[in-house]
Amino acid sequence: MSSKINLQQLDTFLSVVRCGGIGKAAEQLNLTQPAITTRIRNLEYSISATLFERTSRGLKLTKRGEVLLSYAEKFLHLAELVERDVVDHQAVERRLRLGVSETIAQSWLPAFVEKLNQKFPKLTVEIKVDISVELRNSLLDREIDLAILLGPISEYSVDNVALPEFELAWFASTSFSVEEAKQLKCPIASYARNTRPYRELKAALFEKVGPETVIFPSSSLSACFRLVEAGLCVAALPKALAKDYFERGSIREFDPGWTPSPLQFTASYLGDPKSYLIETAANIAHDVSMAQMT
Amino acid sequence: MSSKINLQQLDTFLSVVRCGGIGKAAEQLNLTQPAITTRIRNLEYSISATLFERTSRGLKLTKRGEVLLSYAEKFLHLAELVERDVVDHQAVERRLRLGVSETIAQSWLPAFVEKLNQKFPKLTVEIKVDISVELRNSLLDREIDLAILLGPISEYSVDNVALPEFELAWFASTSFSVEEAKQLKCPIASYARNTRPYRELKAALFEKVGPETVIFPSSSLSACFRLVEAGLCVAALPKALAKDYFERGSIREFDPGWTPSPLQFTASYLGDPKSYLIETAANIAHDVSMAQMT
DNA sequence: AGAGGTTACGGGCAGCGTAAGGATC
DNA sequence: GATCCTTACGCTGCCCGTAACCTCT
Repeated sequence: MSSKINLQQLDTFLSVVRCGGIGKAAEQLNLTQPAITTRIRNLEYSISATLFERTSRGLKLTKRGEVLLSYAEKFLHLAELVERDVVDHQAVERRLRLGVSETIAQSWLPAFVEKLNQKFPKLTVEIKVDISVELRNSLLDREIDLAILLGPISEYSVDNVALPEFELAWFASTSFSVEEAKQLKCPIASYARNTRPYRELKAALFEKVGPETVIFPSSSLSACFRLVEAGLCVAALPKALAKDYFERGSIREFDPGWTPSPLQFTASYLGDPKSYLIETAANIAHDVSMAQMT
Repeated sequence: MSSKINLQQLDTFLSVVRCGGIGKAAEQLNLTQPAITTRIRNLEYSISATLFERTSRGLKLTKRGEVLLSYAEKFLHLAELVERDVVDHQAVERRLRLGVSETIAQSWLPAFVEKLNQKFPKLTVEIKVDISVELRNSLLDREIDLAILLGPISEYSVDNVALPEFELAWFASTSFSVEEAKQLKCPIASYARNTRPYRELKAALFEKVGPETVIFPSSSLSACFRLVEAGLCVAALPKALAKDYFERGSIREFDPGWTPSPLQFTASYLGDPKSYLIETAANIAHDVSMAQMT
């Protein structure tokens, strides 16, 4: 009796094909190279045929390998459906490594996590707040499962769910007159360096105000608001985050004649391997943000 | 991370459902009851839900179990397709336990085994020759994989492939005159007791010749022909088997006005679990017999 | 008591990681 | 030598079988 194939072997096989090598697959699966070699060899043994031609630089699928590939995809798709329809998400403990931009952390992240915990009560959510470019790298390195950032990420491997835009507006301390503020002559607080809003703001200020404009980039948006409140800076920041400060009466909105374009966020995740949890989380992010932003 | 499901668990699950109990499934899979219990419990653990309600007499599927059942069937169907399209049958060693009636053993069995070995070079064929009723029991007890017998077997679990009929004819020693033979007054050699041809012959002789007819049932058809050759008996036997004896000139055909109806053989096998090998073997039996019987 | 399933526990083996070994550029 | 993959080998943990146990009729 020939030993039967199993899902782990097929999953491994798919990883090797998609990663284009055993070493890469081992990395992706958090295993060693020999472990992957063994799995593939066992799979080949159990079908009594080779799946790869071992060339000098890496592997190449055989015809049989191509055929098995299509079946392996069907198997894992089916496994994903079982995950969706049969597994009890109320009971199973899992982990979601979530990366979010500061803006999100300051607005609808709590509502998102609450909804997530409602749908997956045993889910552990690990949150990392960072600038979009770092989140992007973390996602591609598989250090996080889902990134909510200034997107989309235009890699073929990434799926992006568009989220509602954040409109920006100019804010200044109420100690300034509107006319004073409009000059944009005091320092401008802004998003951190290496972020899209920062670069766009810097370019626009250079063009519309002049090269001598001073920008204070900050990795913390609440710090920006504090700087504005204190009358040290003015800033173009998301309207959605200004509510508390308005209520305190410490800042006001003003219009110097232009504002940076709205912030387009996406919930982005790797398409392979397909995960119902991550996909659902991205959709929940969409639903929650839509509800919160109206 | 919840441990993943695997194909073995799903296969076991299917067996339990189809056998209607853990004990029966254990028997079918040649394992012990606790092993099956463990597999099912692990499967339940990995989906974090129960699949069966444990009642006093046996198990009953839960709603989740019903859903998983349909997926499990899809999984194993897919596995069967892989078996068909990916596994190298030229290389894999397998075993086919074949049960055949004497008539088949004497006619196209060699051609069948040759063709089988041509298509599956590494296949071990175990041959058991017995009367149809015993082959039927062996098949249902899973002691053989494929039975070629007087069919069909009308159990819901059995698939039957119809094979060409064996026409019967009356034979007598050339030492008898045709007129002598037609009386059917000497003993009649026939198939073994408990076979369909025996019962039919006995009933027909009772009606057409009388209750005093003597029948010599034999489990060996070649023994029947020898008895006929020796002038001790006449017999209604398959035309297809008479060729050698004709050529020797030791027997002749005669027609007492009626002959038993032709022998209808089938290649029969259990539908569960689906097996490409067995299914293909049955079809090869069909092809070979069609070719040989023309 | 017997027919069903479950729990307890020891042993064998599959499969992992570490480390060393090719092969090819 | 660098980059891949494979081989060798010890070890851990999974899963099976034996045996005892439970629970209903």
